[in-house]
Amino acid sequence: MVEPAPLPRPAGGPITSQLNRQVPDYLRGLNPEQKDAVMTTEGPLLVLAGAGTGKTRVLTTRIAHILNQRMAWESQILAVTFTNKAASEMKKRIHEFVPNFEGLPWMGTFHSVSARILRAHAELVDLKPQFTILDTDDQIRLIKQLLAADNIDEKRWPARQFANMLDGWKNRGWLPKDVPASESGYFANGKGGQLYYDYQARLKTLNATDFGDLLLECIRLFLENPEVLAEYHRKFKYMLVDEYQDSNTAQYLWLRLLAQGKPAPEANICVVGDDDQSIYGWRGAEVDNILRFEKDFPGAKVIKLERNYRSTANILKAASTLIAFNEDRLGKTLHTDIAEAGETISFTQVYDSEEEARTVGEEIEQYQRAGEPLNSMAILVRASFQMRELEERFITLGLNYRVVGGPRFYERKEIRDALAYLRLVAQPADDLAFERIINVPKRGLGDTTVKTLMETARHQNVSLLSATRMLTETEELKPKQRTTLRGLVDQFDNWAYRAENLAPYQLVEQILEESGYMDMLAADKSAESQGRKENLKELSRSMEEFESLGGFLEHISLVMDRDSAEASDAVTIMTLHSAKGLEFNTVFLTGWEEGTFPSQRSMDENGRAGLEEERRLAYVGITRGRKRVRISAAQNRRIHGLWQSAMPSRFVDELPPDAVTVTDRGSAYGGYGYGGGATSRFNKADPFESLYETPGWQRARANQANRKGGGPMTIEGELVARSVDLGGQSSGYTVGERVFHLKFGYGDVKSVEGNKLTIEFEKAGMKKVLESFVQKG
DNA sequence: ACAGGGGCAAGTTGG
DNA sequence: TTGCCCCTGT
Repeated sequence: MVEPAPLPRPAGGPITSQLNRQVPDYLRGLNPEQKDAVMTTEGPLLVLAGAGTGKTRVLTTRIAHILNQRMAWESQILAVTFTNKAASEMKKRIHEFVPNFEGLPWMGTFHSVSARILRAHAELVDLKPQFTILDTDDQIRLIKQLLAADNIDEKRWPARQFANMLDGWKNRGWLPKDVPASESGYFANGKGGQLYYDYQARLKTLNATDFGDLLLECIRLFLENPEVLAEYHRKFKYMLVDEYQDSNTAQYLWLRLLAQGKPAPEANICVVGDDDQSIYGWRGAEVDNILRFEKDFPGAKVIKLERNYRSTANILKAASTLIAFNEDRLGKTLHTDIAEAGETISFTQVYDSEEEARTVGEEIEQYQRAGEPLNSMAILVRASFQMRELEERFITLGLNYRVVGGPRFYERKEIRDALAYLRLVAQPADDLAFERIINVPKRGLGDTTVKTLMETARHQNVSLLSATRMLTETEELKPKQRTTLRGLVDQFDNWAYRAENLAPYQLVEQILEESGYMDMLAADKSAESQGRKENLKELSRSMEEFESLGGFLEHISLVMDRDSAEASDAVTIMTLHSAKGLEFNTVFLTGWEEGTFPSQRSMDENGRAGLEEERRLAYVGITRGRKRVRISAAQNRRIHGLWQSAMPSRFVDELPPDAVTVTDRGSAYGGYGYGGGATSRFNKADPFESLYETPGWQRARANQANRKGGGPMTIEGELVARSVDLGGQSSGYTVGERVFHLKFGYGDVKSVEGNKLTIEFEKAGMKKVLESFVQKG
């Protein structure tokens, strides 16, 4: 991973010695716009910072400046980010300016700051201060219970779907009463709205919130208790927000409430963002928030950072030309002071995704031989299913790689199990944790037993653990189960007792041992069990710095990320989304095919807005590269196990021809070259009306008309070879159907044998082809 | 109570 | 293709 240039340390040592200097050291090396953004501390400020323009540096310097000039105490600054990673990066970099800096108490994610505020005033929103924060997994299990209780068919109305809807509502700042029937009515034939009420009621019973509630309940707290809000108005003198383009409506409301302590022209709020890098619309982010900042805060100053310190002129030109195809943007143009244009961007079309993986692998090795570290190279894909082929190829090559964004540490089963034990010790009312571990490891307590426990809990209106305690005193359960439960309850009492004096990391080790969890892993012969044991050790190690169990659980529910700064030299494979904010010398952008990127689904669901978000994703991808960007498209790709062909992405056509070099490896197989040029720009008035109207398809048609017979005979061999792994697939085509083939053009199906079709093509004559190579005509 | 097989769907991700 | 969920058989 490439570290940004280190910030200059203040030469004068402690802050006091720097007071009253005219130009503090930390301002040196900033360009005029950056300096302006740092020094404009009073009033609302919008910093539009393009990719690679030193956004983080401006934010951190600004905070350092405020502290240095003693404009505010640390506790009077509120700095919010979206990710823990961004927050810790900011803390680290401020520390470089201010050696005796002890950490800003109010610097963190929206969610962690909200949680902190909520714990201080929990009783005002019907919670107890030690409330649990549920993650997505808990949330879904809770919803499943509600669906079951309401006799809603979970197949027809999946819990996950409701969770997504719920998330969307909460992102928009809607409490149960605010959800319009037109939104909620759809789910489970009109029961959606009521489910939201029931869900919230369950959360209160569990003394829990989900992530969305951290913000929503905070907003409710402020609205219903003006004196509490006023307290924070007095408290925060300066507010800063990073990645403002990613904010959703709830976050927006939260911010406005906090920022409006003073009349708008005096609110010291600084938001930093880039509308061109807004790629989380599907998650509820509203680009509109950044677009209307000047209206929200009349008199706001706007500073654009357009000087890019990262990429070559060719890369910037490509990115700028591409993003200019978007209509919804504030409009910035990146430029650089570097005179050299650098390498041109390369675009390569290959036969299929396997060849793409092969080519990328070869090129990486080539650069590696030329002395480039693997750490400086990355492959960015649109969707994670594209990673597998790359990984397989790299394993074959023995090429060291690392995948970013796989299942995260805390999402692993064994970690979640261990956490469930700890949660139950800390909060005996945590029924979700109880359900998770009651029979893990296996104790012979099955559905029947759990059902009895749940019934008792509901009737007596107590937690599952209390219900268990009660049932060990009665004859309701079979003796075997009763004994087991008695033992379990005793264990939990014991652990809770020990939790008072024992360090959390010791407690977790003892729990895992005494519960039989370690024995279970030891007995497990599968390849994974060793890794699970190591993960649990890692968990215990990460707990060493925590003195109380409560403190650790708070941390884990909000952070739950393992920052694994792996030291070894490896190529990074990750999605475009997770690459935002990073940079690499060499970037490979694979899978630039219509349907894959831009994603068909995105366009179908969100039309032009969807397409524009995809384009911003392309922009993010290109601007990750410092020296070299290599784009590729495969003519054929296996999607969900079926081979499908596709045209190169329309985004390829939107790159400036003079900054791009085209290498067409696909041509040997009858592919077509890169059309390029202004003539093949796609029709902006109607960009997603039909896939077949895109320039790629137009070119393909023109090409197949010129080419007639298609490629050399090797294709046939290739096709036959492929039919092996497709054998037995039943055909989706019928005799007489009209189809379109990438190389042979239009034709009619003459016969069908499994997945092989005999087609009479208009231009190419009779051919046998696999159905996966044709499209319905 | 629990293991194994069949059916079905499949996106990007943060807290 | 894989992975998850449900159902069935022991």
